[in-house]
Amino acid sequence: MMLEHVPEPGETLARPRLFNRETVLDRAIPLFWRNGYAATNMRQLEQATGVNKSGLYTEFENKEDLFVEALRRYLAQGTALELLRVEPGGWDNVSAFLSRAPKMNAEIAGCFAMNSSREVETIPSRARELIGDFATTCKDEIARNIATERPDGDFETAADVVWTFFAGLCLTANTEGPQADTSERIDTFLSWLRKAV
Amino acid sequence: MMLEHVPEPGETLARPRLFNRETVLDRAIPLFWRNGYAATNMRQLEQATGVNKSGLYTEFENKEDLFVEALRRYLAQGTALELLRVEPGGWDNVSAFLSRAPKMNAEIAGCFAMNSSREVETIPSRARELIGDFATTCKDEIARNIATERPDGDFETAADVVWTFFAGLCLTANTEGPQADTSERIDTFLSWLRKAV
DNA sequence: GATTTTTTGAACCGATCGGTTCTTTACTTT
DNA sequence: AAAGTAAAGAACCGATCGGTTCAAAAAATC
Repeated sequence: MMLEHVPEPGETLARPRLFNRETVLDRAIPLFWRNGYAATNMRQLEQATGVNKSGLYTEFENKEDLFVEALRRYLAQGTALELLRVEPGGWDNVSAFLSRAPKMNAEIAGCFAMNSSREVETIPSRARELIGDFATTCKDEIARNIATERPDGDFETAADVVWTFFAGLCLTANTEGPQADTSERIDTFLSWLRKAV
Repeated sequence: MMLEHVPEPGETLARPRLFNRETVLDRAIPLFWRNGYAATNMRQLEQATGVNKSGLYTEFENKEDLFVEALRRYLAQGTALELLRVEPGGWDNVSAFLSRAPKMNAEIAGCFAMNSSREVETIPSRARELIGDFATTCKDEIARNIATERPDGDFETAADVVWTFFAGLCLTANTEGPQADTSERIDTFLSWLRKAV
């Protein structure tokens, strides 16, 4: 059962909440992103969000729900997909996707969803579905952008390769840190892509 | 303090161990590999290894030590590096590395070390070092193999790209399962590599 | 300002966590 | 067979896990 939390003025009958659902999620995201689902506990979530457990549990069913909602919000911002949907599509979109999608957050490199995909065995099934849908949509968009440039090439397979490379950028970001320079790697990969397909 | 566990015949003074350090590690590896460090508990380790906690704790300091030793043994088998060190080096080695390294285990695709790199914030620092050394050595070997084919190319950057692609194969393996067909992706990537660098 | 309603923070809960201790069992030596 | 030694299994440990309950506090309505 999910609370609606739209504090319409005049509708509140008593003490209003001090916190806001969206900012709670925005503060939970980096925590789950960095530590993963299993290694994040409620004490850390209380601390990071500034909201007491009783507050968190009135807004979210449980830790699983909080995780899924954080992931959902992260994906709903959809910066990665936005980059791929700029018109007209083409190499520039693929380039922007690889270069900027893993650098959207100033503090953490990579991608929350890709990181979470490592934890398939542990995360809630709802999260698995969100990640699966995200992957499918991204791959489709990548294929579309490649097809724009090379309608006769094997853009489906090329999209698979690009997606795999993106996954690699996200995974290696975990050990390389947020300020690592990946531009040379990405530019080289893109030059191969342009030349080959 | 690490037990040596070499049950030399005639040296044992009393009841010998029923288990063997190496097989314990071999059975712990798939567990940590699939679930990660944080999401694996001692009960699961007892069950998977067939060794009671008291046995595990005489052989290993703690859960961290067991994890590090499992990772160390996994890396010591060194199948990935073996593939890259076949003489004479060249494309075939890079191809074998990408195709076969993530498929060494029949049940689990990807790479235990790469999976663990997602958990940088949680795993023991000793494990972090092992993973870092593994990455460095692999990248060096990849570069060497590319340099064998293209001594004048930018084989360092090319090796970075290959390594990132490998990381992507390992990460996507988590959601795709062990029987997924990655050959088309890999062949395409390799054709780009050969053509470009 | 009294009443009502809801949030809040802390105390509390059983279960499980990693880890230890202790009794029982079994092997080797004499 | 008796004695000595070490492993095995289970009971046990405090701490922490995710999650709940409850009393105090605070805001809105009257």
